[in-house]
Amino acid sequence: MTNINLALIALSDPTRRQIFERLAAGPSPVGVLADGLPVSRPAVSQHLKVLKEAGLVSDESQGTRRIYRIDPAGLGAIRQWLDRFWEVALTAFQAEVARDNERRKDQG
Amino acid sequence: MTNINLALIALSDPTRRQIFERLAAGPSPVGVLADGLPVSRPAVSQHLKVLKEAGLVSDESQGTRRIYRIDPAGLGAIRQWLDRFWEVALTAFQAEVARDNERRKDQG
DNA sequence: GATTTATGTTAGTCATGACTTACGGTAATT
DNA sequence: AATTACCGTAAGTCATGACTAACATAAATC
Repeated sequence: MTNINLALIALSDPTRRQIFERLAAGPSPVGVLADGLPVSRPAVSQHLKVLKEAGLVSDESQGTRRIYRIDPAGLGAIRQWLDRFWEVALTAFQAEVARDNERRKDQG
Repeated sequence: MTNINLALIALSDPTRRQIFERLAAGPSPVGVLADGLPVSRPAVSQHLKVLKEAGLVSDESQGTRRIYRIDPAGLGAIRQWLDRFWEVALTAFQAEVARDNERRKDQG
């Protein structure tokens, strides 16, 4: 299940977002991700766990290494949530403008 | 300045997201928002401050009351960031597939 | 002008989470 | 089979933040 709550929490951390952006450029094992990041390898592992539980990444065992890659489904879920939100906010804004015009018309 | 970092942090909190969704339905003063939420009014004020600094809402004084509404600019910034991200991840995925095909062709 | 209404701010508490070190487990290598 | 490479987990520390209660401020009302 792709939870919007978990996804937003996952992306709110800068380090985790950095990992996610790295994976956007292509799949990678944990150690490679840890090099080039200012945190330890276990920290990266913990971040990847959060990203995985949020449905944003998937993993695959490959010998001793574990390859992580972006899960498009999770990213798509956030986009969908955001789009629906955008639509609601826009229609509410338009309704508000219409109400405002009506009020001014009544007052002359 | 609409900072993606601040925006994502702002939306990662469930209570704050609830406030934001309420405002998506239309502008509202602080007290009205606080009723119908399980937290105190000062808590709502603090959340609104975070949302405002993230560029997600704007406020307007109206007598003793302060009306908050959604700032479309902030929401649009997140959408833009997400779309660009989506594009990068997709092209990287396609490139990976192409590399994989090439590898299989070489091996016969 | 005193009171009421509506809100922002401050101080303090408590829970959460990001991090490191140490350890355990599994697969490849020699 | 011993060693090495790679990774996840556990425990513990420390900073951050969400929350409440108390106080301060500004506008409307009486």
